[in-house]
Amino acid sequence: MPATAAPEDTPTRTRILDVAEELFASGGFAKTSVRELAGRVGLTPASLYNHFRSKQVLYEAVLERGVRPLLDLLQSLSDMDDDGEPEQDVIEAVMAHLSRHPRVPRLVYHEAVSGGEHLAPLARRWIRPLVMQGVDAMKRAQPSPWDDDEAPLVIAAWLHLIFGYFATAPLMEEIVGADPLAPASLVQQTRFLRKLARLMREAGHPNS
Amino acid sequence: MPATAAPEDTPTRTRILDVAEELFASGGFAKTSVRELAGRVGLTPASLYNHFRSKQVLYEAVLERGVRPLLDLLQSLSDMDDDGEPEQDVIEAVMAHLSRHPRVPRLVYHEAVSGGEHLAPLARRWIRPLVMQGVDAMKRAQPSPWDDDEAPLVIAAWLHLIFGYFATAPLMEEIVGADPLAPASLVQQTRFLRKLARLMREAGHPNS
Amino acid sequence: MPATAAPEDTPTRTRILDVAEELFASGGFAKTSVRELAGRVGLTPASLYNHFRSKQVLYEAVLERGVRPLLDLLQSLSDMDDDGEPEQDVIEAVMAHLSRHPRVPRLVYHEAVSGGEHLAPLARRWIRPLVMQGVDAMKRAQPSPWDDDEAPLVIAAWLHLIFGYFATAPLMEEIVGADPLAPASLVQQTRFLRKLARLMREAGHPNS
Amino acid sequence: MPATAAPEDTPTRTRILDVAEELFASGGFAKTSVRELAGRVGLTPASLYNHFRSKQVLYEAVLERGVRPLLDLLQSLSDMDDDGEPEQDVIEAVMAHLSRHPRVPRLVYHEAVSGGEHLAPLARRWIRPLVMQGVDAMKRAQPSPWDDDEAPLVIAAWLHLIFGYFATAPLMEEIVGADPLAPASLVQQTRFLRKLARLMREAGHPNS
DNA sequence: GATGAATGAGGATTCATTCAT
DNA sequence: AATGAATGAATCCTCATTCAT
Repeated sequence: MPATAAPEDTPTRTRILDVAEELFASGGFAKTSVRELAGRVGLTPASLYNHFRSKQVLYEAVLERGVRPLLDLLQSLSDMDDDGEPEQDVIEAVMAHLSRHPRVPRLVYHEAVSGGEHLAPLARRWIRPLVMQGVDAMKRAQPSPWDDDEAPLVIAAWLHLIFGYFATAPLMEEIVGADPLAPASLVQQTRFLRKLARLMREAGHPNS
Repeated sequence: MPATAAPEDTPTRTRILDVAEELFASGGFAKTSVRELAGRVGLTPASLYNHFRSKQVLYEAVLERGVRPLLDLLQSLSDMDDDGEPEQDVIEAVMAHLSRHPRVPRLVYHEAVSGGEHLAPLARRWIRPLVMQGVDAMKRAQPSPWDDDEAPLVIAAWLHLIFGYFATAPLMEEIVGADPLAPASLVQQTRFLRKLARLMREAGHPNS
Repeated sequence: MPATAAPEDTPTRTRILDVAEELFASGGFAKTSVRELAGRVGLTPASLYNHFRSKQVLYEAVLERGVRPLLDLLQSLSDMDDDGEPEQDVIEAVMAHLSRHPRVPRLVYHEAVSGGEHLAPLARRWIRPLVMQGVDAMKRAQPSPWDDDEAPLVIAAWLHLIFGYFATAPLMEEIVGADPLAPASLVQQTRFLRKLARLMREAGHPNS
Repeated sequence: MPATAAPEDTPTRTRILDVAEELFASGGFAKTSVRELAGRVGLTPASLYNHFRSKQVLYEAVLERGVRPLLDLLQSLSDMDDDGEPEQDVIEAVMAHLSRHPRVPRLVYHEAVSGGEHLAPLARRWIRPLVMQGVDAMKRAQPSPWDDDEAPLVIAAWLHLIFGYFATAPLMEEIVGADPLAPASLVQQTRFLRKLARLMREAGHPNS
């Protein structure tokens, strides 16, 4: 007797989620039309509604599917040792994960910039714990050039550095001419961030 | 010499631009409706078209009006001395400017994340020169812990740090509970960035 | 002789008819959706089509099932004596029957008011004979304050009085505050109608 | 300076209301489609929305425009004398009015039978006062064959007789073959109702 | 400079229905 | 007998835009 597997893995449903992730990441919620979405999946709009009750629900499913694994990843990392330079491992792992799911930061940034209706849950359920956890880790790390009340700023800065890199990839490609999501670029950026992390840890205590 | 006053300074036109900036910054191009925009200005949609030929043209005007002064500011800064720690002055000046125009980064990020139709001109005419200029300045700065081919990454990182701070203000407010655009927060963030800048300049040459 | 049981008595079919009667009586044909109907029965819309070929056919079945017994009742009453005050018995019997099937007049009125596609058969096959029969009975009744050419008006009036009472029950409940379909209300209305019937029979011959 | 005349009298608005009244009377709210409605007016659906914010609002406007004058009429009648046989005048006046607006009762009955969302306001604001007023008048009328607690039933009966006549006109036409709204039919029905009214007033006190 | 009215195109969603399983 | 998935047509309504006044 098969387990009552959640109805969430049928191939059509997955294809819809894939296409929706792409479109929502590109244009955000408002710019994405159900017609085009369904068309790209190879369905009628009406058929799409057999799988998701509304555009909103589909959007939430895309967000959930994209953000959840990242959260799990960070959770598992934090369960490991804090010794040495844990931020190096976090950078490495997060960059590797996002390299495989480069649309997630764009999804998040659409909401983050808009202040849309999904921002609040997104922030509270997913991003806040992530930030809190980072702040805690930072406060445990000694020695550090940062005061305790600077910890949130440092964490936010890392968020901007990492998510911003992926989210603004379209802009950066236009400027630099190279695809920021190409393997070479990603390797370079990862190396850069690790260097920056070491630098931020080992520096003396400068005053502003 | 005649005043270069294009017909661009009538009060109504300015009010339209103000409201449009607010709405476009909040929701991006697609989510912003001409109806609501006109309504908030106190006009009929029809009347709005007496001032701007189309929603597109209005959007471009908003973008131009928002980004141009920032570019001018950076230009003027780069015309000044490069001696000492010029990045401290740049940070100070840019943060001060954006504090007074906090919607500009959001406008830019909507485009940056979407990869919309306005991205290319935005990137080429406004942001690329800005980045190039920063890269040049960096390469002139000696000593520095950064190799020349890391210079673009450093500049991009600063862009993420500064623009990201303003652009994701809605998200950060939701997470931290404090308004990132409040004067106190801005002072703190400026101090943090200056500290980070000094740290990035003075550090030794770590290897990854 | 074999039971005339068409395949029309399966429990599921009956449940569908019950729910459909309720919904069609409430909202008429147009407002009733197959989805909701099926949902209330505990079926998928697709499953419903295993029992009825279409929404139309289901509607007709509901109408037939509702109106036929009423017609049979009146037929059986007319087969009985015409002596005395037969209208008293008719009122009593019809009110009793409709008290048990209060949705039938609403079904009929939806069609009667709309002038929909089902009106013609409904009128010709079911209601016309009913009226004709009433007119005949009236003309046989002597003495009466009504001229022969007024007979159709009298019959129509009774139709309005009886069917209207049930059909407009939702309205009347809203106005009077009491449920017209509650036993007490029904008893009172029946008494009233019988009184009115006697009055209409025994009165002198007033002129307009 | 012209009075700020309500925007309710523009010709297009009136034409929309006319067509809407016809369609809503025929098929009720659900069966009436905005497309067809607009088409019959000679407009695009989009244009229709320049005059009414929604189908609902249009429906309410139709209802209001139809029912209000009837209420005013009854009010003015009740302000006149109660002497003699006032019900004769009421019947005459109401029949005359409805003869010119025969769609109003159908509109009302669609709601009355459905128990739709508009029923409550319709009942409370318009029909209840009408019934109350009738009941009061009846109680003042002496002598009468009706007890005081039968008054509401009598009033309701008259409502069924008059409104039912107009509302079920499509059905009756199908049955009798003559148009109940034709002048001759209307005269005959009015005479019949007046006769019935006199009969109901002058009769002795029968017991059920 | 402002607006009421009009519109074609498109928005998301629901409709009744079919069909392979 | 039941259903998940598919669909063409239709639902109400909003979109940005135009134009005569």
